[in-house]
Amino acid sequence: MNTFTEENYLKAIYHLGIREENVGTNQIAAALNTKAASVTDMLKKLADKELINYTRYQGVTLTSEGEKVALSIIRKHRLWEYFLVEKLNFKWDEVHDVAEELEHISSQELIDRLDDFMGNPKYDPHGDPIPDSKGQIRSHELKPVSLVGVNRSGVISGVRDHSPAFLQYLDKMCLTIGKKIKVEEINTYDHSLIISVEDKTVHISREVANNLLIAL
Amino acid sequence: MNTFTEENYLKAIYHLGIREENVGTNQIAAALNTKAASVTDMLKKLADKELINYTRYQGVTLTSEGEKVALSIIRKHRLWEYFLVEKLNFKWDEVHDVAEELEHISSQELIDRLDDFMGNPKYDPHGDPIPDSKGQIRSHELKPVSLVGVNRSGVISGVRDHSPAFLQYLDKMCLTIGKKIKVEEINTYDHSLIISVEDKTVHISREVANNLLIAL
DNA sequence: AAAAATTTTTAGATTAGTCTAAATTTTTAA
DNA sequence: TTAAAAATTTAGACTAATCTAAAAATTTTT
Repeated sequence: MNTFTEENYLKAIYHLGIREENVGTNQIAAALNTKAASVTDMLKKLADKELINYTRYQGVTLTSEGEKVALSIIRKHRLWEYFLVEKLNFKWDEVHDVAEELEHISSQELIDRLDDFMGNPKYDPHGDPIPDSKGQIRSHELKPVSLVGVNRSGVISGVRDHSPAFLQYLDKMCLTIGKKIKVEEINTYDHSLIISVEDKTVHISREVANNLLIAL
Repeated sequence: MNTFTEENYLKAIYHLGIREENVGTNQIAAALNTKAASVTDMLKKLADKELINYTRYQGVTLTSEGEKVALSIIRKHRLWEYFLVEKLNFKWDEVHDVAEELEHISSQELIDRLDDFMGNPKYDPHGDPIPDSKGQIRSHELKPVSLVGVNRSGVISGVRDHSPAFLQYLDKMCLTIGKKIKVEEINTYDHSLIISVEDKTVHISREVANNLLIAL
């Protein structure tokens, strides 16, 4: 088994690796709130365990074993988030920190039974896909609202920023997962948008539109 | 907050402290599968934090703060065991190790919501009382079957041995929590007993009778 | 109450994860 | 294509928790 800390490194490398091939030491340090020197030490350890491919100064990628571990942590994180929201009535902006702890509970049996108990959900409360027990993960073809044109509509299906501040803002604007929206107007000066949700019309900044994902 | 390890020490001291006033270093070492020298180091740390009363060579007791922490761990352990059995259909002999991990999840909010979700159970699957959110714990007036006389009857309400082997044996004999039993006969040679459960009659050893607790 | 046995503590190492500061390598830019 | 900047690694140290072996205190036995 891997330690709590090793699991966090693998998860961070997985998330950073989605956007670019080789992940750098400083990026990992920033993601984990630690220092580059500490990251280097851990990368050596993970490379010894054959969980990552690492050559000095060149950044890292996960091996398939490393990816398997990362996906199992992500599966646990997202299933626990679903549990917290759907069964214990937490709000979507309150679950992240608790799930960060729960994701390290090791029992595979536990997580599979939890999955069944909840009816095998496919997406977590933020719209992120939940890997299945074999580590298969659906790829989500979502677009930021900022990139769809005027008069196009779609269903809110995910967020890029998971911070409580952003999620609370979305709640206040009624921009929650599952809502159908339509882009009514795009301001050419500051790229802010006017969109309609149900029968309301709301004004959102470019930054918000960048972090709000819809399925067309 | 306290570390995972500190919490385990406090819990062990609490459990050992039920039977005798001052708990010794070796007893703690045995309970935690560690060495006496390691225990001494930790006792100094816990004493510095004012979680235990400790004088060299004299053993320890919990301070009221230490007891509060221990009871909160025990509350979490027992609520998670209840969840695993009642919601996820684990058997009573399968839940201990998973609960040992879950009990260290720190969120108070989580555990209180879990408690409400399950309808505020009073006893865990082994019949042990669950402390409430203020740390109040019911004291259980139970007797081992070995100490009740012939022809007395009562309801199985707890166990002294929580090992999977013992619990599986009880399952096989239908001696589970809530069953009403009656002591029919006591063998004066080896102190084994014949007891009736529902409409069956079963023969149990003195050792089993010692570890099976009933409410009269 | 002294000797023997047991329990507990101290001393000194070890491992995992972290840090700062200095050195090295790679990348960028003049 | 060399100098400057940025990224990364190494060196050396620290903390938490553990260990073994030896020393000290306590308890038991005679």
